[in-house]
Amino acid sequence: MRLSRYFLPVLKEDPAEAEIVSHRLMLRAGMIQQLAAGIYSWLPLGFRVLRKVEQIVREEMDRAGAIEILMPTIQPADIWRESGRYEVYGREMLRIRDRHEREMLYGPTNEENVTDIFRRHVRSYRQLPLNLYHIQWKFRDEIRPRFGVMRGREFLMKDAYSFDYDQAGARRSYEAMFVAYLKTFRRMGLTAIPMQAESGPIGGSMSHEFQILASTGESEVFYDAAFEELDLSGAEIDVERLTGLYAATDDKHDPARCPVPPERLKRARGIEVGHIFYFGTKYSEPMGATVMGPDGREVPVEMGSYGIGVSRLVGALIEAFHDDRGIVWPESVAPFRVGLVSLRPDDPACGGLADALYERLRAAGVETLYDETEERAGAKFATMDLIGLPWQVVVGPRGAKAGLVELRPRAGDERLELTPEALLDRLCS
RNA sequence: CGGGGCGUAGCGCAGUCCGGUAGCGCAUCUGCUUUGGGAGCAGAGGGUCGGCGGUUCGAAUCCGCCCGCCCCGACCA
Repeated sequence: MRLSRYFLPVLKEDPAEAEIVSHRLMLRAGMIQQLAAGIYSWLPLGFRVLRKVEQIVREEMDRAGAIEILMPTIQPADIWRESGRYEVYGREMLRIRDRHEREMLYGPTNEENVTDIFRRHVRSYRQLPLNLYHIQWKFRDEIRPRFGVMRGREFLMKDAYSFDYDQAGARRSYEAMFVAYLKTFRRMGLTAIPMQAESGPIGGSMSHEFQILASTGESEVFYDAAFEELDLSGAEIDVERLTGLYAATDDKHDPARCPVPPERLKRARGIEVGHIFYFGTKYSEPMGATVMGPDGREVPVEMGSYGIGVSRLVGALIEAFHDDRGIVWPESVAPFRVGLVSLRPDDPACGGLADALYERLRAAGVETLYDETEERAGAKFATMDLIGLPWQVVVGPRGAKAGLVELRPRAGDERLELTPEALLDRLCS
């Protein structure tokens, strides 16, 4: 992508309304634009990251055996009356009426919706286990939205729903999601700590929330150092052991009763990015989602639900990966992999070499943002640092004459002088 | 919802107390010079001062009502 043809409205100064670093940087890097309290448009750069995060989540869900669907944002109040949540949910739910005065709502979550799908189509235990998920916008009319996309009212969430014949099966489904979550966050370069959690309004008996570590995180967390050394590569992962490892937020952590020896107890700050629940028949029973068992008896299906805040993750990633100059994207979620800077597009040697490099990178399928604008060097560097692409390639008039270009990883202060061929070897591999 | 604050040009702000018809920096446009860490000079454009009503000869400024946004707290992916 040529920067001169792109839409990247970066800000030189900090916006007045942004308090935390991810919000400031997302606004400054031209990733988002606020439309109303807690409601944002995603601009090109932000949208690319959102899509990358979404895709990683999708791939790990698919790998774990979940099946993607897409449910609507608007739901009828009826199904929420069936589950009993219409009255319970409170003012966080945005209630609306259509032209026929029918009561509708903008979905804050989709348990009722998916349970309705299930009950219409699944009759037998032989069709289980089943795990359906979607990645869809939600609306929760938060009392106080804040921190940009970290706590928006409208947000993109992946929510998966498992259906099993019995509790043992439900436990396996839960554990599969548990592991998938660890892998998902790991792929984004994040350390995720699963914690025993209250189940809140979703309800249920078993629940973990996943906090990723960032120094600017909202809550203080304590956890067993073993979480940092997890090997998630193998086929066999000891879930029993993982769910048994100690982790707690500060309000639940009691030093006197902590089972982890002090030398292995880690303390950090965390941001909640995922939450998983096992809630049994809480929805299947009132809504009549039943299956026939091998014994010929009809039983309500055992369910769980599994959420990941996709849009929140974008903010959380920046909280975890930034420095005083801007964002430092991990490669897996970076909006572009390479930022190619032509310092003097008007200089024949420099401009020509940069153009040629851009074509080669493009041909090799390397996602490249090519800055061939007439800005001055300092401004170009500042923008590249701000938007945080993992690899900066600088082509200047002096180097171009000598047949050399510069490679700068965004993380760290390393600078390498390379021939164009050596550079392409490194970036295209 | 309780507490605090803000709304003036695309962005960041001054001007409001003490009424006299709007200003600074950045950005934008034109020209010249510059060109490896957010350039310099010269010129130009851009604002119903959040909205409505009131007071006044005159309101960004005083009064009333309304709207929006931010921050702290209780709640959450």
